[in-house]
Amino acid sequence: MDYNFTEIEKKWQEYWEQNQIFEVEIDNSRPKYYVLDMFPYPSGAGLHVGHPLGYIASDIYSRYKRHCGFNVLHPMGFDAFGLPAEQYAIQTGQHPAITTNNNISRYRKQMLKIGFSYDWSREVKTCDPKYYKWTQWAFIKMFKHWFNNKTNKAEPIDKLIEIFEKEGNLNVDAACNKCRQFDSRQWKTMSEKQRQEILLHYRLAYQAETMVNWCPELGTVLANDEVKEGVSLRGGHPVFQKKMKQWFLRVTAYAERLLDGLEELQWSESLKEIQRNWIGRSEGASIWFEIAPLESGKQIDETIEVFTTRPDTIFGATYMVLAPEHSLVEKITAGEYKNGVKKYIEETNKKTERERLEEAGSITGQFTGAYAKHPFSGDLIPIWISDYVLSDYGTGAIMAVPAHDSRDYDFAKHFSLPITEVISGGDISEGAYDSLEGTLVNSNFLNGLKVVDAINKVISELERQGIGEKKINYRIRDAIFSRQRYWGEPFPVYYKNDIPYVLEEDQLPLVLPEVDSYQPTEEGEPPLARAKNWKTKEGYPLEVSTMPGFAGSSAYYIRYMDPHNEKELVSKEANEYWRDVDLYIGGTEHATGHLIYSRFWNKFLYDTGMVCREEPFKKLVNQGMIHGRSNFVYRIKNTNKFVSSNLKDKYDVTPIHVDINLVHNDILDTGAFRKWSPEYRDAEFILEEDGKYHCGHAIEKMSKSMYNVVTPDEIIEQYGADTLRMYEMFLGPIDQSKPWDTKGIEGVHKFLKKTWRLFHDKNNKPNISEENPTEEELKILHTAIKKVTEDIERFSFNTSVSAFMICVNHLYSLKCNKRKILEDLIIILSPFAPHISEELWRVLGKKESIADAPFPEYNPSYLKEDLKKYPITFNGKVKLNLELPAGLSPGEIEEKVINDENVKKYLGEKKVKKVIVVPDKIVNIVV
RNA sequence: GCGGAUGUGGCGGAAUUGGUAGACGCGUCAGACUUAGGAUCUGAUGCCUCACGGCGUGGGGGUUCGAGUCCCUCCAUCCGCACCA
Repeated sequence: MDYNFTEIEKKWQEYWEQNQIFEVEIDNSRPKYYVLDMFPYPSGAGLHVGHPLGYIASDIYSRYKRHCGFNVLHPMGFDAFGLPAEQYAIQTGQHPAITTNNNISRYRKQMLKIGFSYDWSREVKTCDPKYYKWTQWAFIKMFKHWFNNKTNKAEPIDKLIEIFEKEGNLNVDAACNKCRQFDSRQWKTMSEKQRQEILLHYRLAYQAETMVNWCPELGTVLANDEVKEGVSLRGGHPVFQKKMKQWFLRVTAYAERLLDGLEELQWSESLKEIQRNWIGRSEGASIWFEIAPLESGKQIDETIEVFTTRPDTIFGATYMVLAPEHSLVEKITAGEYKNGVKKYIEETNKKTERERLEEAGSITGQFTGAYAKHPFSGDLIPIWISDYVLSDYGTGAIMAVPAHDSRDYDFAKHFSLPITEVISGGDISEGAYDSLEGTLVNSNFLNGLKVVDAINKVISELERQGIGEKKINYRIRDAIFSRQRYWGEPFPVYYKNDIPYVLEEDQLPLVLPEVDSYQPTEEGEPPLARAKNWKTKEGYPLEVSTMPGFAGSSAYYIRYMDPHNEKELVSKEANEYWRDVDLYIGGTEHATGHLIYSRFWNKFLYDTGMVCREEPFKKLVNQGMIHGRSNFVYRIKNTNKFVSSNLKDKYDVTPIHVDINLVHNDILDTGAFRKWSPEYRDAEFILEEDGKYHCGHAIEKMSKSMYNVVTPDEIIEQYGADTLRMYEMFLGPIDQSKPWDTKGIEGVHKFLKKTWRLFHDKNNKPNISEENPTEEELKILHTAIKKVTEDIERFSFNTSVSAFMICVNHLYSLKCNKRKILEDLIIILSPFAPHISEELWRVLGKKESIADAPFPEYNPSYLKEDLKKYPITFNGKVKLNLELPAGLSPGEIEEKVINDENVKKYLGEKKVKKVIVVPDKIVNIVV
């Protein structure tokens, strides 16, 4: 074999490692560039060919930036805590650390073989106590901070205590849980426990009892982004709403900043849109409804707060609805309705999230027997409960305006509640009219106003009377931060008097203890409750929940800057040098989870002065998925006969996935198929005219069960890592999903072989000419330099691969082996195919790694042409081509074209109406 | 329902700003060299048509000398959100 990729790749991978070529240090003489991959969760199945797509792209970009003189930080690590390893531990009893470490070493081995330019000395593992020390540390910091809405940032809780001591919380505007008001005198008379309870309402990491997503199957609560369509993202288990005490991160405090911060980021519009949706900002008003004296005559002095985006329709509010979980429900329910309400709440609680979603649209509800007072008219409006009002959006209560909201309309029709039109323009006998077009009617002081004006007027009136205010509401919820699981970071929290306190920083890391089983205890406590001596030195019990998966991944990009620092998360020096991630590559699946949490986490660290950039990821590229290409055989039902794809319609068949390794170009190796599984040993085949069995195919997810998994390892063995890298890029645009089809790989492999042959003679001996290149050769080279440079800059790696092919094909046909051409060629190729480039670099006699060779700049003067080929079109249709000298004026071109013999021939009798000349491009003759 | 993306040969895709649609590669066909080919090399290859020529970028309409690219409209697929008040 001429091009012995196996030997070459091994050689240079060892060279890079031994010479620490890709280990980087702070170097103030060079500009930094930080390229980051979303670090993987190492699953048991290993990497398939789809996983490294983004890593290859980022590696190309990293190597390119390095050629351009940047000091490139390009690290890799592992998101190592998580459910799969723990589920496996529950099944087998094997400690999840063992599974995880095995998987990590397999992943690392697979990645090393692809030849990435990672600085492995900076590798982090989230399950390593040296690493999670800083996750726990950040939690403590959040616990010790609150969010001041006035300054719009996090501030130390000590400052808040000072304020409380001086003036209570009367003037404090904080992002906090509902909290009663108190003055300094009251604060001073409070017990330690009472004070701590109040402070918990303000902390950025806080504990609270609210409705959470409870997944019994996994035995844990889940964050909103871990639940999709009412089932857990991992495993697809049903999820219930349950009231529980849990840890939260006050992400909502940063809602506005998370939204505003998106503007400046170079992320795809769709990703930003997903985040905007998730944050879900809506403008409207808060309105406080008084509760009318109950039937019993009892007066409840609490008000029902509702949020509405349409305060203009307030005179159309004919009833109110509370979420069944609303805290006032019990208090206001009148005696005769108590049973009905109780029953309704029980039924709601029984439903899983999924059932609730599925039943959306079916109308259920229950009257409480209580009435609220309309804030302007004073009319009594009945208060209902219904699960169409969600407890965790807005205030969990609405004013229902059936005439102008379709859900309220349906509800009102169903329960025969009054419908009052307040915006003209619709027909409320037909349905709700929710348009913003129209004029206010039946609305007292709003009559005659347009909707927008009415909104403004009613808000100022609400504020004037002190019964409501302008309000911006967010859909985003605080992140549930505790999991009733074993394999995660322990909370640095202990309990005294049932009040949580955090450990001192010098007691970190709080190491995950050993347990005898990974199951919950018999009392339903999390696995950590099994740990012996799980308490502080003083004997206080430690928290038994652990942190969720996103905890460890929220600041890992910061840790890479200074991964071995035992004193700080990151030194000031390292942080100020590396600053932020310039390029972040990963999948869209993290759009609402990781990418929101890390932005939140980073903003918090920014507020406290611990990092210097407010947004962590300047530019983000989402790589598309690579799907598998499956093959099918068609078994005739109830037989062991298999019919070829094109004949299958004549029979009643069952398609069966067949291992793609038994199939070449969709032709089944029938012998191998018989050996594949005993049940097919006696299989018979109905072949096509060509005597072959043709398989069907489909593009599907790559998965073991579909027998369509292709691993990087098998590709590397057969073609080498450089071929794998180039082929992955060649498949198509990085951000699009595309199918993997191994058979196409020959093209890029041939290209690399051809490149090799440019440098070698027939006997595979290096053969480089010192002659000066011709103009033609320079033009070929510089066309490629220009194209590849531009393509890399805009992440169009597929087109740069074809540029290389064109260039090498050209040079090959000219038998060009001139040093002055090949040197530059091999540098621009090296980010894509680093091993062969490093090898051919030595063939050119170089002693140092190609990784530091300066990237060649293209010289426009080599691209100039003396003759330009002009397509001549008639009414826009190309009829012929003319070669004209470059640099002619449009007038001269027109003259030459009109007088050209061939053009005249085409014209014949037709008259020329107009000639359009686009210099260097085209000539259009209008006839 | 709302929001976003995508739609180009048999296949993956190219055409960066309105200027020769189908680059590059796979596959297919033909040929060369071969004992052989799932090796290598050369050539052809959008569709219809014997040809002249015509038709072609999801469908329909428009702007323009000229549209894959811009505008309107419809359709399909994928993704995100969804009883969000």
